[in-house]
Amino acid sequence: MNPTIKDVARRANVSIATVSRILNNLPGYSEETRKKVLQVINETGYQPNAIARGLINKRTRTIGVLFPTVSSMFSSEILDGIEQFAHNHDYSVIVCNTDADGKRTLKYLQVLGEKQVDGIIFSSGNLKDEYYQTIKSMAIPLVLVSTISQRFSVPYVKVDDRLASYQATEYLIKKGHKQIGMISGTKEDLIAGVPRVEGFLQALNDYGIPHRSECLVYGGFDFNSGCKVVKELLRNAPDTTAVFAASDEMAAATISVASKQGIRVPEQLSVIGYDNLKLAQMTVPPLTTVEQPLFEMGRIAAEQLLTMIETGKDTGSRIVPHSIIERKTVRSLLE
Amino acid sequence: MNPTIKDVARRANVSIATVSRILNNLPGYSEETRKKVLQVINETGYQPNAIARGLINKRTRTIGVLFPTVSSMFSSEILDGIEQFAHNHDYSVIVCNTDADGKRTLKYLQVLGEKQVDGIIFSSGNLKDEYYQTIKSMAIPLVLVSTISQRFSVPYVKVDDRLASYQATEYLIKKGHKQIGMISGTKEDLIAGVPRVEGFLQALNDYGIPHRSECLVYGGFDFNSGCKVVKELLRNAPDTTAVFAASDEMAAATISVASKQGIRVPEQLSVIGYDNLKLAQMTVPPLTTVEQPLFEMGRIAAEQLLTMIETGKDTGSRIVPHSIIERKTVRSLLE
DNA sequence: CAAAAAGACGTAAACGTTTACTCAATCATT
DNA sequence: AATGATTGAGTAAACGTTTACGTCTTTTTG
Repeated sequence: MNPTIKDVARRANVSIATVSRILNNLPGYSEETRKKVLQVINETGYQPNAIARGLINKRTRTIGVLFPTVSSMFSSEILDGIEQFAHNHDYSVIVCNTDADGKRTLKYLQVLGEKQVDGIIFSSGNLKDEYYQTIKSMAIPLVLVSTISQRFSVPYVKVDDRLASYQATEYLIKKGHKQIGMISGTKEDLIAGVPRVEGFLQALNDYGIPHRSECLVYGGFDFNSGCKVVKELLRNAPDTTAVFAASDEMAAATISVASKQGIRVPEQLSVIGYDNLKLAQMTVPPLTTVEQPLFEMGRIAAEQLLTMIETGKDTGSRIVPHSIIERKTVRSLLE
Repeated sequence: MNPTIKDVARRANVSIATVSRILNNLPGYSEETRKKVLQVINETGYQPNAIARGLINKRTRTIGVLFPTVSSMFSSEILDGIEQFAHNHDYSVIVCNTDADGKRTLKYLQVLGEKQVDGIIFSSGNLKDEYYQTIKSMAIPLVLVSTISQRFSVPYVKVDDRLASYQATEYLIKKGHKQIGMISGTKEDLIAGVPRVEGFLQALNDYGIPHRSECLVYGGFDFNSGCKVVKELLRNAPDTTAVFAASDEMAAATISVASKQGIRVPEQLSVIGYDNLKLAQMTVPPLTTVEQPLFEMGRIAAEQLLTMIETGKDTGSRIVPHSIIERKTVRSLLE
């Protein structure tokens, strides 16, 4: 058995209270006994038991993070940011892969509650009422990343999707494109789906470009669904000169499908993506895309959460800056 | 404050022992009181406190997982497998991003120890002596995934790298290639580096193909380092007709660099990767590669770990099957 | 019908900490 | 020299469970 504070106390001829004080460097002991105790700790390899600590402090220095799919490049970059910030502040993170499944999510929330996590980060999914209610009933601080809640006031950190999407479309327009298609994520996605479509439509409208319904197709956000959907677009609107994809995976799918159909990117078809995953550098040609600072978003979300935990104050939401990363998949049609 | 077992007991007019028995469905109460207690639990929304439980049971139902970089596609797929298995068996997983930094790793191990995790999975890195010793001193079950220990007997789950590499090279040879280059991971990597190089060399040797040192270059396993290193290869051995990359990212880098240099894949240059990440489907053309069943490896590692935790028995190591996924980046040179 | 066994609980200790309270000894202050 | 502060400790309760043990009641058994 690993030694406990009692063993240390006994071997150092002091009370456990004194050992505890030394461990937490509170006042109340002489330098001499401090030396002695530290020495015993070294000899025995004593490690405090965080579980016992947690029980009495009602703090576990552990947070929970929920993702629809941990293994996506998207999620894992956010996770990286969260984990790094958390670790630098002596917090651990429990990951939860919800599979966007309500039952599973609820189960996770219950477990996180039972394990007394100090806070929860909910990422890139729809925060359903029941999720919110159970988190609220457990009185655990919550921050959203890459999503928002329409019905509840929950701090979030994300990009302005509508604006980013507007600017991506505008970018295409300013390069002289007029036949612009969009392959969107899921139609029902009120957070990452709808606003991006709105931004797209708004830009077309503002620049007086008529919108044809066959130029807007809906899929998921992943590569395979991107393939399916871009084929549809190319079939129904073969005169498209540029496509705006709602994710880098879908953009990669566009490049892939185009290549298979003998369409050259960017000579015959321009492509702009969304996210700026590492993938965006790896495509041939490298992908022009809207950057979301995913790692940074994770960092900030963790930062927000920790200050909520430690001060009890909600520091509000954060819209983080996006930008367009110009690489090689968009061709200018001007002059 | 959330209700505790005491509150439930009081409101149900029973002792906390009875409530506990009902919660853990042990015998020792009538159906009637059971109903009553369950009802009170429902009314109050009582949740058992896993921390208090952990303190007395000396089990936290939490495991720790260490990765050099969580955000790589490689790690995140393994993590996915681990997490899924763990969750299905009511375990939580704490992720740790070591950055392949010794100090950080040691810190993580200490934290995991203090938090009393029931087991640790160490992934794709070098299990240094000091790591092993600290884990051992804490008496926590340990499983390695995608790595092994040369000095200690620690169960692992991985692919046979040497063989897989041999077969990848053989595959190229059987397609008629004779000028085969390899871009390897880090030279010092005794686990994922050296064996793959050995397999490569062995295959060349067995098929009587002379090896020239400029056909073997070393980098990291990532895309950027792949770019650097493949340029070197192409410069020093311009007659190369096929390259074997030690990772899919490096293979993607090869495709990318080749394209930039006007070299067509697979017409002028064949490439085979290693890992079969999702990335492998996304390249143009889609990448032929050696599959490692990463998700499955994670699953199995978690399974091993849980049985070690629950039975105390070491179930030994697992070599999981690899295979070659034929896509479009290797051309046959035979008539 | 008495004795034994089973059933239905309650009591209290234990898990490993933190911390409020206590107390004696030393020190500074008037 | 008496008083009050300060220092350096120890004692014990508390955190929320589980569980060994005890007790009382009811049922079974020979």
